[in-house]
Amino acid sequence: MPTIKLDRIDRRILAEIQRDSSISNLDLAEKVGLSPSPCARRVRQLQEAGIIDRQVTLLDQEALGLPLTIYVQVSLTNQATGILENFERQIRGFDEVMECALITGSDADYLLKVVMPDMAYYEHFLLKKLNQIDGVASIRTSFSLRRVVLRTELPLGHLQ
Amino acid sequence: MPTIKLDRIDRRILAEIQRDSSISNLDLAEKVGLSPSPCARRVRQLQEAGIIDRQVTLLDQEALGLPLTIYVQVSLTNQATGILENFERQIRGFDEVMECALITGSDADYLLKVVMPDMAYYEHFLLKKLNQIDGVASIRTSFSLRRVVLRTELPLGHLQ
DNA sequence: GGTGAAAAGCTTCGTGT
DNA sequence: ACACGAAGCTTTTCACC
Repeated sequence: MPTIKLDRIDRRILAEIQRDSSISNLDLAEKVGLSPSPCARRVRQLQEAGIIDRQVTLLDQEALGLPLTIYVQVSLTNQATGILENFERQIRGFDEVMECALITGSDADYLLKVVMPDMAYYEHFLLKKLNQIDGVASIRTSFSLRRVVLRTELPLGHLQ
Repeated sequence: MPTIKLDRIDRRILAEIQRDSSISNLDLAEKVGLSPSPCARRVRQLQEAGIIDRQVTLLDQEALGLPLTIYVQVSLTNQATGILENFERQIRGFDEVMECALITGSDADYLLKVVMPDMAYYEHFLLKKLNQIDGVASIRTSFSLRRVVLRTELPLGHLQ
């Protein structure tokens, strides 16, 4: 993955397409003060450099009938490689798990973020899915009462 | 926000554009087995119903020089409205905070996900930013050792 | 990096089933 | 509610300055 130098214009391009990927190259060029050709060239280079990953559509969690978000801290009985690998494979197969990270600095091994339609599903998820995985020792759940921030835009200030 | 009924085709449309929003209406129509006109109409209706939120570009965290992800549990001295409101306003102003939720079921009040370039920034963030907020009583940090799952696609299985 | 032209592709109608 | 087809527009992509 080649590291390319990002100047002020690159950062403005990234800021804009992070916020709205439906913008046309024509409009993007105008916004960043460039003509369309070099603007398109920069975007292509940012893709080739691996800085631009992909374009997605974000749906509305509540409108889709998924009002509940929980954060789950999972501890395993031990950190044997097989236990970890199996746990992670199972987790990857649960599409309600939006995020999962192996963490340190806590007594838990993994932190998960999970979305769900209702409390009945919550019980099902914990008992029939999470707890069925081999090596799961303890589960601690925190319910999200209110989402204060949820961003997909990475900060760019550190590049200046 | 009107609730509309989602049939099989709507779900296939949502699944596809969640994965890749750069697809044209022509290709999308073919994928879901529709001609372009009704496909475009459905997408428009999904937008008007508030189910489709927006289109964004996802950047690569590591390529951008932000290899560190931490999860922070913050406890406040009390839950007075002013303390909460001020905390949330400050947090919203930190663009390295990717996620923040008011939570229950834990001894902490808030859970944050924060990305950063290095350990020096970590110290800066904790001491000069988080700890400066009025009413912050304690901070517990967990470092992400490995990202196992990170999705923006919401599950659709519960709609069937 | 800017400009302009050409070509390709897409979306949006109207019409018919 | 969907399919088809044509019209009109936007966008991308060159070659050249």
